Order: sequence, then C-alpha cells, then structure tokens
Amino acid sequence: MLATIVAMSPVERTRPTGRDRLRDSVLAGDLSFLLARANALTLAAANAALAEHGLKARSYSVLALAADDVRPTQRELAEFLRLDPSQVVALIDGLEKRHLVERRADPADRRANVLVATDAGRALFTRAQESARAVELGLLAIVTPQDHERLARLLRLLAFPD
Amino acid sequence: MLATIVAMSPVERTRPTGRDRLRDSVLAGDLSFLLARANALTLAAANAALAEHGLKARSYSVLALAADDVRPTQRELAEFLRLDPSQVVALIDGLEKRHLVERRADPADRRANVLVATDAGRALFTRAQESARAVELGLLAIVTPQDHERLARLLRLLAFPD
DNA sequence: ACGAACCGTTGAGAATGTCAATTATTTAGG
DNA sequence: CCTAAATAATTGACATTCTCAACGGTTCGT
Repeated sequence: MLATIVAMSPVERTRPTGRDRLRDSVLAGDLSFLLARANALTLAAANAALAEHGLKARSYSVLALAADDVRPTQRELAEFLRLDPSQVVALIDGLEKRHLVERRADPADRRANVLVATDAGRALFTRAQESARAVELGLLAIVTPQDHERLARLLRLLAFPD
Repeated sequence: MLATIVAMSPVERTRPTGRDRLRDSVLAGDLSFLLARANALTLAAANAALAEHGLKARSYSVLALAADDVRPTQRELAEFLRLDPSQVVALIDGLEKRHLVERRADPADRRANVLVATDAGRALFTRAQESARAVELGLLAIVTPQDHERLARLLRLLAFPD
C-alpha cells in the first residue's frame, strides 16, 4: 500500500527508485522462496570454499558421513541427502577413485554396501571441514549466537519432519 | 564418542539399531546441510502442489512477481531468483505462450523488458497461491506462530545478506 | 520353497546449470 | 557530439543433475 503511494510520484516516475522493490513483493514473504534463495547463496559459498579441496557440497556430505564412522548404506545416504540412489553411485565412484572412501560389504546384508572413509579421506575431511566451518560462520556473522541456535533448531524441524 | 561406545556392543552388533543414526552425525549439525535438506523437501512439496496448476516453484515465482505489479526487469528477476538470465528467458517464454504474462518494453530503458501479468495470469496466480499457502502451513504446522515468524526473519537475513 | 520386496548398478532422456558470443541500447568521458 | 565501455536480452553449446525403468543378486514373509 505504502509502496503504491510512493510510486505515485509526479508524472509516471521512471522507476520507483527502490533498489529492493522486489523485496517488498508478496513472494519475498514466501517461506519456500526464502529457503530456496538462502540455500542457493549458501550452496554457492560452500561450493566455492570446498573447490580448493576438490569437493562440492554433495561430495563433502558423503565424505562427512563416511568419515563419521556411521557406516551408512548407500540407500541411507540417498534418503538422507535426498538423492536418487543412482546419484549416490556416481558420487561414491568419484570419491573411491580418489581413494577417499571405500565400499565395504555390509556383514548384516549382503545386498548392501557400507561406506567408510580411508585415512586420506579422513584427513581431507578434516581440512575441508574447516573451510566449511569458516563459510558457515561467515554467513551467520550477522546473527546472534542465540539466533544461530534457533535457526538450526527450526531448520532441523523442517529438514526432519517426522 | 558416545556413538562409538554404543557401537562397541557385545560382538560386532549387526547395527546400532538406530534408524536415525545419521541424524547424530556431524553433518546433521551443518547449517548448509539442514538448509539444503529443508529446501529439498519444501521444494518437492511445493512442486507437487503447484503441478495441478501447470506450474513449478520457478514459474510460480516468476508469475508471482509479474502479478504483483512490481514490473521487474528480466535482469532483476534473474538476480532475485538466483538464475542465469538465459533461464529467465525460457521461463518467461513458457508463461508467455500460455498468455499468463507479457513482456513490455521498459519505457525507461529500451534494452530492457518489464514483466507484467495478464488477467488470466493474475487469476491463475490467485489460485496457485492458495495451494502454495496450504503447503507452507502444512510444513509449518509443527512450529508455533512465533517460531514461524522467527524463521522467516532469520531466513530473510540469509537470503538477503546486504 | 516361493514370490514379493529390496539393494546397488546401469542406461536413457528430460530438466537445469553454466558460459561465451551477438545485437541493440545506454552510459561515461574526452 | 562522438566514441568506447558497459548493460539487457537472446541464442546456442555443453556439462551437470534429475528422474525413471530395468536388471542381477539377496533377503524376507509365509
């Protein structure tokens, strides 16, 4: 409403001046949109920081789970990362060729593989994690530690609804 | 640490039972990951709901901005939605063929087009918006209204850092 | 023992992302 | 005023990612 009035300047103003006109649009109030845009920016920053380690957010995530001794199945990886199982195959292939992870037969189910990190994988992850951490702190420098915690809690609710 | 101890059960336990073992991994504490996963789930839900209107999150966003009389330039759309300008071309082509939006020469800059919605576009947007709203409320049913507001505020900070 | 369900893998085709080149127009500087 | 650099939209090429269906091997329920 206010924006409309402001736009009603003299005679068809060239442009309502606003550099953030779009930020006042209804779309900007849409949580899905904010989520998408925040994710896009964050992902770009993360990928840029991980590039020096030859990783992207995806491969970093897989490596992180492998290095964490949680011994995830490829199926679990796919569900957790919201990827098609076939993408997990390609992702692991890439990391395995670089000797950062290994597929091990799951002793409990011979259909399944379990993913473990090699020593080199763990070493790389430790280094990459610092880069990732730096990015995250950079992005969150604008919010208070309390808000940081709140955000994590709320995102966890959205990310794991069940 | 704790996980390690727990895993050290009698004789190589088949599996630490946990169905959410992965949720205790270090990755699950990563804000980028939570953002990515929350976005993936939200996007999937939004696309599913918008499908009945022949829209996806992307085209819905473009339509929303067009219907909002904010008269965005294609360049502005690209920046706002974090897309390559060439993708905006394709997106608008699709909507324009369905007579939902129109490109209008920007009176202030003849290089630029400004996007406006047709009456049909506005009508469709109104309907689609209800679906989008329903999805959003569904996703946020688990949080309090106050948390809903907090989340929006924090995401806006991440989505528009400057 | 049997069929159904499940795991990883492969391959194909659609959708998206990324980038460079082109034309038309605007802007900045001499 | 004129010119060079920058900008907006578009096109096309190419890489990456998404989505599905099919397959062999294995497990599960009955």
